[in-house]
Amino acid sequence: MARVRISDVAAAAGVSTSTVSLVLNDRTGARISEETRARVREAAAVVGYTPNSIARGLRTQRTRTIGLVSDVIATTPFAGRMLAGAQDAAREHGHLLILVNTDADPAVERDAIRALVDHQVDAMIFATMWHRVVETPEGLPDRTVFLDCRPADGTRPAVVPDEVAGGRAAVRELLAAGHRRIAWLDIDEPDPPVASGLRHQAYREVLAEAGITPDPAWHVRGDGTTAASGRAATDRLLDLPPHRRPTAIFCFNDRMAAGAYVAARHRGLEIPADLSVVGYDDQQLVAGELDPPLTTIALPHYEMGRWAAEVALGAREPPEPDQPYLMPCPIIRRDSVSSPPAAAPTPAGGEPDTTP
Amino acid sequence: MARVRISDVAAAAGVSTSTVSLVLNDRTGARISEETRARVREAAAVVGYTPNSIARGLRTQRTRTIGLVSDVIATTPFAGRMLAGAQDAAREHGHLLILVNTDADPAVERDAIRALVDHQVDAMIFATMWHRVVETPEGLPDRTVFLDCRPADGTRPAVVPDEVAGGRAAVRELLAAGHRRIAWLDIDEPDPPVASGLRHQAYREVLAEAGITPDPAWHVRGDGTTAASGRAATDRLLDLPPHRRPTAIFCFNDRMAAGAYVAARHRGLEIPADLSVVGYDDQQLVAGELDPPLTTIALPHYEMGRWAAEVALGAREPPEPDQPYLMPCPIIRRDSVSSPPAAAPTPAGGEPDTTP
DNA sequence: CTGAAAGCGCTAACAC
DNA sequence: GTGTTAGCGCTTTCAG
Repeated sequence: MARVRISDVAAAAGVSTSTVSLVLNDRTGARISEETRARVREAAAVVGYTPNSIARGLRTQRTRTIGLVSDVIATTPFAGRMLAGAQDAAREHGHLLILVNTDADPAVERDAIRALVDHQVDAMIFATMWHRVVETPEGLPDRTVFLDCRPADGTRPAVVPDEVAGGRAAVRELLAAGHRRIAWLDIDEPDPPVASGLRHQAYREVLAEAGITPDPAWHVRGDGTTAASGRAATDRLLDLPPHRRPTAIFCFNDRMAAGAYVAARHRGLEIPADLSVVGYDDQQLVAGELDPPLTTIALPHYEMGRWAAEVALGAREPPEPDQPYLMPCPIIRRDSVSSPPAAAPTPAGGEPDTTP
Repeated sequence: MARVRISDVAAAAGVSTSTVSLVLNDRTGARISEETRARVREAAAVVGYTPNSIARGLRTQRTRTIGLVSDVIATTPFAGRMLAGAQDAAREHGHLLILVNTDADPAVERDAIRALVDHQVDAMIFATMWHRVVETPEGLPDRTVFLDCRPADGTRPAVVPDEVAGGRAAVRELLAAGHRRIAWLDIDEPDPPVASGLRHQAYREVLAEAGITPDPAWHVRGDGTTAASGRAATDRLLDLPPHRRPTAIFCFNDRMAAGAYVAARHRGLEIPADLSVVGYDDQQLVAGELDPPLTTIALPHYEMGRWAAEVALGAREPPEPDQPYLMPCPIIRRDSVSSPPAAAPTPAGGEPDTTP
């Protein structure tokens, strides 16, 4: 059974193909009698006609597709949520999403961009798995938006998580619970992700606003990919003499927070009674399954994916052309934060102190 | 800067567009002199010509795209790996992957299939997130392959995990370590996934081959989505009187295995010394992070995605047309299996017993 | 109010 | 060996 073409509909309705096209595309301007309109629609339904997008695309120069090239689409659930957001928005606007993941191979990336351009995608999204600054690749069409990364030359719309606001919310949560000695369990990489610097900045700012000068020993690091590294770093924190030992830890990610749990448990410390912990990422499998469930900051991947697709399709204006849009990272309150233990009382009174 | 067309190359090389087409598509048959070939290629490179895929698609009726419709692409890392496999295979064959996820909404699914057909995809992959049997949706092209699901009317190629072989490997691992009292921590759902029945079958068969009749009390269930449910089910197992209490558990998934760890720990039981555990799924965040790391059976999502794309593109023959291809589930050996505790010795001798 | 005709950019018969 | 021509299926002036 061959595909049914517009000429089949025309024949069935006893009109020309142009009339069919006009009717089916609801072109006002061309006044077609209500009667023929009905006849055409009926005929189209009867023969089961749907337009060939390729032919239409060739004619109109719009394909109703949007290309998404990303470095690593697999492995992490985050990627999936960005995709889902972009894909949902695309669908709502009658567009299809063409996906390429490049494994960060520049040759593959170049080919992918070219293939997508050759396929006449109406817009493009350039995504990375981790928030970072990228060189703008060659050949990207004007209608490109950057997702979870920022082009070094800020010429195109971009959306990234608002790491600073997220970090502030995390530290404030701890402060509000009464903690004064708050550690920052950072990620340790030769080329630290931009999230690290931004969250650290948030940490320092919020503590400063509370009149706290953090003890340098409170800044520890783990490799970020294993809970074990978080455990080791936490051990270093808990080895501090009592008056310097933190009562709360803000962790770069949930996996290292899981390690903090292990370290605490091995010393007979209860979370949150003896040690409060806040993570980052809201990785369901980790944060939700920890005992007690982890309070953490969520990365807004779905929302960012949506935003990118909507901007790419012109359905939403990027607020500031040169600045990346900062998507809020909501705090997810669970059960890993409480007031500090009585054994390590906070200084009396509501006034900030300046103890290092 | 407008796109460069084939006529631009033709003009630059001083030949006709057909010659350019012939050369660039390496059409043998038409004998073009080596000299003009070189001139054409040179001209194409100079003006930076790449063919417009839409125009070519209209003419050739092949778009070099493959459509992938799936119920839930997001949330789980598994989905990502299927996608990655399909996408890698597509790319290797010069094809682009067009992705739609339907959230299992039949209306969306119908629209998606139609949109993909209208876009003239060369082939289609119909994927589900969990191994299941599906009604064949309307409108799927002949070149469709089912991924991680089996059409009720087995008319098209399909690939699913070899759950039975995976289950057998899991139980054999435990048997080989010397266990005789092996529990099956099943998933409890109104409409149990096909994996449940298949793995249970494997469990019974392997035990039967070893001459073991499982105690009905060894078959427990949890909701499958939380570690807590695994913990509760394991508690029921550990509450059994010593001579009936299992020394090993085969868990439907890694998350419930994590719950088994919790249950054991709360009774002061060491894993694997006091209780051996094998999971299923090889969910990195869970299996790899548990203490000790969990021995489990991996779901071959990447490989299945690859297989589906290769079959869809005709690059690989589906072995049996009416049977789904069973993709092996490799066992991932980590540290959660050892011989049973001396306190609960296995019956002496190598002979199987038949104690219920 | 509707139909005829042109053309999107390419490939593939068929001439020359 | 290479150029001419005719569409692929659709939309869109422009006539009538």
